[in-house]
Amino acid sequence: MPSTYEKIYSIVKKIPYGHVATYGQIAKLAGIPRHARQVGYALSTLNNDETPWHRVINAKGEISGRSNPDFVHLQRMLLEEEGIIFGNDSRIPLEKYCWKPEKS
DNA sequence: GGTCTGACTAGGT
DNA sequence: AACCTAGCCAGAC
Repeated sequence: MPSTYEKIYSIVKKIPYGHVATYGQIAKLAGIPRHARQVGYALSTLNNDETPWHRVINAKGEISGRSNPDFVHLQRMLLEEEGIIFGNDSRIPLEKYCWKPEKS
């Protein structure tokens, strides 16, 4: 059976182009609503290029720092590439871009 | 096998 | 409205 991380990756890969999802939402979709932190941590250990980790943001609609400002900047760039517009506070309007998963 | 860590969240101050 | 605290749980050492 897949580990928690496997589930997380699976959900993240399902995020459609031009949309974003919060850690909590992904955790919930993965069947682990209390594991928002694990979601982020899972992505941190992520070493593959197939998982759109840049489409994952925190509940505030902002990019979660980590310890590397360069990564944050990169993520913002990638999201803008997908057509997502950031607010003046480097924030994303979740109401507009939040991924709405269709029932599976 | 106990302890520490961590890309979070919600609630209180 | 911004900052602080506690709760949460699966990996890594």
